[in-house]
Amino acid sequence: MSNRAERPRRSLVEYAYEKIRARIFNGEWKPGYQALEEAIARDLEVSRTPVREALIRLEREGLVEILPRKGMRIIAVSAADMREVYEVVSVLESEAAARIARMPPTKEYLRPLQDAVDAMEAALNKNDLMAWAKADEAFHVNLLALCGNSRLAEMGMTVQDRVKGARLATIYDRPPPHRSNDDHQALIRAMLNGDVEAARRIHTQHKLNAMQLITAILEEKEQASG
Amino acid sequence: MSNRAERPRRSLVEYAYEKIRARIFNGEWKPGYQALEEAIARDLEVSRTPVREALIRLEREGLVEILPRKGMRIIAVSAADMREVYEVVSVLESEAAARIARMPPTKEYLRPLQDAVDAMEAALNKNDLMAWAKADEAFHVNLLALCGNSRLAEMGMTVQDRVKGARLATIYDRPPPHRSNDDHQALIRAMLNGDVEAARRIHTQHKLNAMQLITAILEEKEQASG
DNA sequence: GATCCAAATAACGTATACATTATTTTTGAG
DNA sequence: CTCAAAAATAATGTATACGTTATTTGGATC
Repeated sequence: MSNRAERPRRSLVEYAYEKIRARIFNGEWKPGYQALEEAIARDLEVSRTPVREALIRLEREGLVEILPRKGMRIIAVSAADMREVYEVVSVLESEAAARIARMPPTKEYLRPLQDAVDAMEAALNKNDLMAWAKADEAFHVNLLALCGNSRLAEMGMTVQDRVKGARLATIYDRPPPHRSNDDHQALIRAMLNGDVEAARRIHTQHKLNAMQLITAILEEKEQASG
Repeated sequence: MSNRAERPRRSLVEYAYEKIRARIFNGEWKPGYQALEEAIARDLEVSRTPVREALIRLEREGLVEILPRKGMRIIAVSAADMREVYEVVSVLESEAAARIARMPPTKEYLRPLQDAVDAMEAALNKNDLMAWAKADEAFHVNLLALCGNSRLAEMGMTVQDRVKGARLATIYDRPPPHRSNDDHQALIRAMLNGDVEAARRIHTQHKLNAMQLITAILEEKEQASG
């Protein structure tokens, strides 16, 4: 009756990888959480081998660090780290936005983005911040997915993951993101109009605003805790 | 008297990782080259374990692919791939250039870049294309290293590696890169002047030119061979 | 009670053994 | 001779065993 029985064909490495990843993103393993390879292996009911291989992948994605003899630790994102990572996300996504504007796309092509914006709007009206965060992530993931450059998209998503945890952790400390949704709508309009520079500018500024909000909160928390 | 004796403290994973990486970049293992885990392990005189762990890292860097039951294969970069990857390199490095211009830096701070440009100039005068390529790489690596954002730098370097092989492979088919050196010099000037937009523009255009030259050659070769 | 050294422990890094499964080869019927 | 099915093979994916080494513990000395 173990959970592992539910997994039919995937390799145990994939299983371990996804399981650990899920624990990080659902908050079960918070930044700073530390565990030994063997403990994780027991926990997931596999041997150390697939756990190690999964951890190597996660380490290269910047989600965990491997400490010799101390096990693995979930990476904590400081305010300073956040600034760095956000700049990378920003430059990659802004390029994606510019690429899309350059097509330029049809309304239908941008449907996933408009859907995400509508979902955000609805979530805001219901004061459901978790639903908003989910839709916001969908917007930015789709922006990358639609940009037409698969390497850019993949890299952008990997970097997004690095700040996902911190974004979720600060969501209730931020003011309701009404302004943010105006940005999204303006970005869609710029892309539809084929205005490459406006698309790039709007998105860059949008990310900059988000970054400043979040790093301010992180800095406050850093002050408070030590 | 095995080579492994020369390696004092590093782990065997690191050893395998660097050895495989070196084989890729020195051309010993060309794109398309395929080898079984066990063959590599025998070759490097280690067991399969460290080889597997090294291959996982290399796979995530986009240098090799792991084919179930077929072993590992060195990734071949098509002209289309090259366009995608170059766009990512370009956007990351252009941001680095913009960041540096924003400081703005002293002449001394940009010394490594000026040195690289001088080395390229000297190499061109001696018609030593390999020396030129080395100095060119040093220029772009240093541009990232000096930008002040370590995540941006690290990511940029990883992506550079993906096209390094193809750049080396086409070096003798390209016209002597005199124009390229003018670009480098102009970029340094723009950064010293704190002209953020000029720095970004010059570098983006520089990369675009390089990309077009190289993809044209790759396309020719693709036509010729299949 | 503090400090230093040695022994014990624990965790990892690596090697090896084993189970699983895709592929290839062989065999036999038609 | 061709084709299909079964057996053999080969390579991987995973588990386990083992040696090394950092860390911890315990004890003796000051």
